[in-house]
Amino acid sequence: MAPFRLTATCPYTGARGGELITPHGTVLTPAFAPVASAGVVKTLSPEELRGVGVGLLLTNAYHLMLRPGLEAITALGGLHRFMAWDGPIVSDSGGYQVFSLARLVKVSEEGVVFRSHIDGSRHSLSPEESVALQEGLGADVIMALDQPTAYGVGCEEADGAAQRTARWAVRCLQALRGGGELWGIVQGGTFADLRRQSAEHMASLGFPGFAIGGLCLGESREEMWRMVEASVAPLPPASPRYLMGVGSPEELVEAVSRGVDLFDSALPTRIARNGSLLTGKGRINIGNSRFQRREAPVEEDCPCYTCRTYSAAYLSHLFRTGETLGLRLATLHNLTFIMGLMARMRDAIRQGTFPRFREEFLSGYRPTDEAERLARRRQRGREG
RNA sequence: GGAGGGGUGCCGGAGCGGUUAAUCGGAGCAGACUGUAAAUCUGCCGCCCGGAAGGGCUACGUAGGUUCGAAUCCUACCCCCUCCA
Repeated sequence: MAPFRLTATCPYTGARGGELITPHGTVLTPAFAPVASAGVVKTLSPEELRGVGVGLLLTNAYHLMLRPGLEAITALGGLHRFMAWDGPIVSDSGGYQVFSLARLVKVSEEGVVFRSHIDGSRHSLSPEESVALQEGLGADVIMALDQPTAYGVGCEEADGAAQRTARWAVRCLQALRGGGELWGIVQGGTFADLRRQSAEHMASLGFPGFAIGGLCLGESREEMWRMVEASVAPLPPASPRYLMGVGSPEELVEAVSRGVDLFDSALPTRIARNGSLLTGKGRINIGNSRFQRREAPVEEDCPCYTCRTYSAAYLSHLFRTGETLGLRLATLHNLTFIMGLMARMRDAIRQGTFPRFREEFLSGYRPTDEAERLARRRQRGREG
């Protein structure tokens, strides 16, 4: 079994290049997996995903358990066949829903009891059940059930969740039937020492890969990077590191330079559906009036179908009129942007130019940051 | 010609004596979105000054009137709709 192979490292940053080898193909890292919780990247077909360079998808055990259910998927030939995606799939354990659906969830040592967000029915998800479910789906990489904590919880609560995650991790390993690829998840809230402990513990359990969870939930960027650094440090260098739920373009670059190999995030696809488009200079809201008469594409040199074919004005029009084509075109564009960014990072790492790439990208990319903008305006006001 | 009903902010449409610059939609203008309960959510949305708090001005077809006070009551006029002739 050679699930992960390091192929390049950056001497000045922590960035690495590698290959994640799965039964459904090899993924070059650093890699980004679009989120397909319900077995779809919303609005796109597998063919379109391939077309924009997607090689890996993230699905979700909790969502697929509720609909259509494991029995249905098994009867229909497994998840890959069901969703007509023949590439690698990572499946999430449902741990994130412990956080995002907290109101409907009761967590105990045994596991998690959910009230379905769809119809209120009760479902349980223990570490063992989660592993069985994910193995049953046929995902290439499956995640241990974990317990993320909301941003702002105290040390004690974060510690409790991290330790429970650790105990669940052991149970997940023991529940593994097919000897598939099961990765552990580092928790520890916003406490560096807890993060280190959690990572050390996960490393000691011998997982073939490691995820860093529970971040990007409201903490500042500085705080988040401290946590990523604390989480990464104790992990075995030869194993893949997966920063769950991240992220935005600038975050991907920052995280890669800290040694992260794999990402997933709903951000690019979700903001696309809400009319936010990623460009090399930052995000834009395509519905803004300034695009109504713009004949140029969203981004001049973008290779995506949307930019090759349509004006920004047309895309703006589709959003203003609520036409569904707009959702698809925007999603295609954003994923093209992200996949292109990952490819550029891989190239730069291999060619030894990653630090320069990082600087150039970050200096040219202006993330929309409301707080920052407000501060800037206040500053200007004071000066004026 | 007769009998009813109605004219409210960009549009639709509440309100029917004071707590109303006027509920609520839509449109418009901006913002957010990160292991997706999201094609969602939030803010602004008469004019002027202000960063804001707040202040000033103009407003419910038109013109008068009643009243301490009117989008709300009365009168006349102008428009619109329905029915009858």
